[in-house]
Amino acid sequence: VSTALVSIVMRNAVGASDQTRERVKRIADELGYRPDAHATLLRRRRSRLLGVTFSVQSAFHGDLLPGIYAAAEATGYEVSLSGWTGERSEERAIEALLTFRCDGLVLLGSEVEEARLAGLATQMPVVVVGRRLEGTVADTVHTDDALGMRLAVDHLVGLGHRRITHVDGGPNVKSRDRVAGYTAAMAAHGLGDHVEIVPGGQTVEAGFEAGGRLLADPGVRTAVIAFDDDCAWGVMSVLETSGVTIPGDLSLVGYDGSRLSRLTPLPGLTTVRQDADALATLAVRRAVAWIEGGRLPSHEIVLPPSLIEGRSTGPSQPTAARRPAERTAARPFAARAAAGPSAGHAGARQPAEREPDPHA
Amino acid sequence: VSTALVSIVMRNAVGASDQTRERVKRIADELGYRPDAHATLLRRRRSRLLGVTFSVQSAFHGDLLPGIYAAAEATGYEVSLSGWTGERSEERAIEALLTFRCDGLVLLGSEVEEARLAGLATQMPVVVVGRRLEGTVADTVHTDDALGMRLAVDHLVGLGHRRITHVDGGPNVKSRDRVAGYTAAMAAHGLGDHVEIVPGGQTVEAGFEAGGRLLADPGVRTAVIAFDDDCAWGVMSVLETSGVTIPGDLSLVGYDGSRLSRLTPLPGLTTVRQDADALATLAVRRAVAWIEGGRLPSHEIVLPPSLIEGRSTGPSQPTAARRPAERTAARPFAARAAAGPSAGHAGARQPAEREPDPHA
DNA sequence: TTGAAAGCGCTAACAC
DNA sequence: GTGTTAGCGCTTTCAA
Repeated sequence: VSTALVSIVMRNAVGASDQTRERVKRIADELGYRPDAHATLLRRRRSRLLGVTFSVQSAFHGDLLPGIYAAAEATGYEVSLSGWTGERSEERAIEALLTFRCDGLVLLGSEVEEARLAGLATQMPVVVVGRRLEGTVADTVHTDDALGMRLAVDHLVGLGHRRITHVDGGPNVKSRDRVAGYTAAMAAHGLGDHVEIVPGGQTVEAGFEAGGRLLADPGVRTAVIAFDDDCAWGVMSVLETSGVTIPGDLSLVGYDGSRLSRLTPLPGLTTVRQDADALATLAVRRAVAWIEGGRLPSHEIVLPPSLIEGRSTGPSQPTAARRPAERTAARPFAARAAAGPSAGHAGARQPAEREPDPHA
Repeated sequence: VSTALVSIVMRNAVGASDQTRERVKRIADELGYRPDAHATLLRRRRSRLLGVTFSVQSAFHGDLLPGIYAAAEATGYEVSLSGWTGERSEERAIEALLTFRCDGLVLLGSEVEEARLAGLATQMPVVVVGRRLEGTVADTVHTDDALGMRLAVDHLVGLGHRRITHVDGGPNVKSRDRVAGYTAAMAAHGLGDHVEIVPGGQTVEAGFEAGGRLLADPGVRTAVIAFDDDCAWGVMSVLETSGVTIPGDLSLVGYDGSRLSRLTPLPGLTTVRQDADALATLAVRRAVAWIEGGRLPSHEIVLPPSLIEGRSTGPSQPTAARRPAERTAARPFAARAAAGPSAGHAGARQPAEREPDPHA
């Protein structure tokens, strides 16, 4: 029995009788034989390998990966994961993938410069997830951040808020987009004069610092929209620790709708949700289509976000907040939520998704 | 200039003059040449590749990965990541790694049977992280769960609690160990009669269900130790949503001390912390040592956990809890914490780590 | 210090 | 339906 025949059998390719097929498989099993992926990948023209970079700390990327794996399997591709951390840069994660001769790259939440993306895209298909690109150097699948911020602002305005501050995500494209969306949405409500942007970031730690800035200049704001859920958590924790109650004294909105924020009623953050499964699936399909049939004419897929109402936002009621005995905030965090939506909860709200009943 | 010489230069091996070394590197850069990892790995006897499996959804695994990458780099190994999800089984993640001819395997939070581990270990070094093994089929690096549960029980007993319930982690070794640790710690305090174990799990969803069970039979318990942080969050959310205040009506302790629970004062979960960096570093060092010098005589490394006091635990005061006007729980979740430790906070507590001051 | 040549385990083209 | 052969891009002797 020749190696070529074994190869045919192991790949389930045509050209072997059912009889030998069975025999080869049986013997391979006995011997614990397993094809060497490196040899296979070295020999094959196409590696059928999809390189995927992600941030190991990001809850949202954790939400994306199941969809990535599922979509890759559905299209017959293997996934080669490369994570970036505080110490291991995204560039390093990408380099590692390049040496593995992936057929294409899917970069989750990439912060790499477009010039670099352009360079990569000359070598192989590149799809960025969760970020808009200025040019068309690579494909991108992301959420409509202008709409997302619009949903957040609409929600707050519907609750009676006018002094709405935005804690941004630092100096990068994604943050700039959300800042622009926030500014536009404020202007649309005639609140252009109340626009206030406080430097933030994309981590809980950055949220801590931003919370400190908010405390240092309390101002007249009644609501805050944070860059993302992590940042919102940091802000929330600093404020509540300092006696500012949420949503009693201040309403707070996050962004991402990561699994944790969706599933955990306790933080119950009101957040702009991105559809992780859809983003992941579309990104993989895009990459595979580009690999197999060349690049498609459209280079951008934009998905609509949705607002998830949590318990971190409530009606703007500066007067009530002065009467400790009755103020909403005088009740425990979660108990407030159990009481259901308060009065004044009828603004320009979007149909929001509901958390599943844990007892259902 | 021959391929052999290029190989020498690219690997920084000895046997080339500084002059050609520089020249080759320059030209390689110009051409964008990059050695093919598959060809390299195919040819080399040792792949210097460490296969690592992890659960993409686990916050704790996200905490382990930076340490894995750092330790691998320090020892000159590449990391090949393979994630498991709800749809992609751990076995499948392992299979993928096997085809890549890794020199060794590091399995984070593995739930694979020991028989399977034994099979793997005959082929290559295998180190399991975060789980005790019955036998010595593979090496393991994990936290002392008996001590961890002991810390949790001691902490609660020190606060005056006696009716302490444990929500377990489902039918697996890790859960059984913690149940045993809990039972032993209770017995050590003469509270053997108050042992109560409620079925739980290792996800927020499982915590939801366990919370429902606790509500269905409120009993006389004043404290709960959950299997892990995720489970604790689920329990906490269901209870607080139903009007049970934490820690006013019930104290709650988690397990893992994942980054999120450490950094976010808001959930402020009291938890048994595992040292993620140490676990990761030791696991990689172990695997590398085994790969390069054969298996070491000791097969188990056990690290001590530490208790992190959050705001989900407080003194047992059933009387105070009946007076809504003054009860601790009548103040917002985080505001309680800002007031500092309450009276009665002087039990058999361990020296606990402190959260860093976000304003520092 | 450099080059020639063999071969890692596989796939693909071809001959039988 | 099966075996033979060449070669993927590299590392590794071994000679020059």
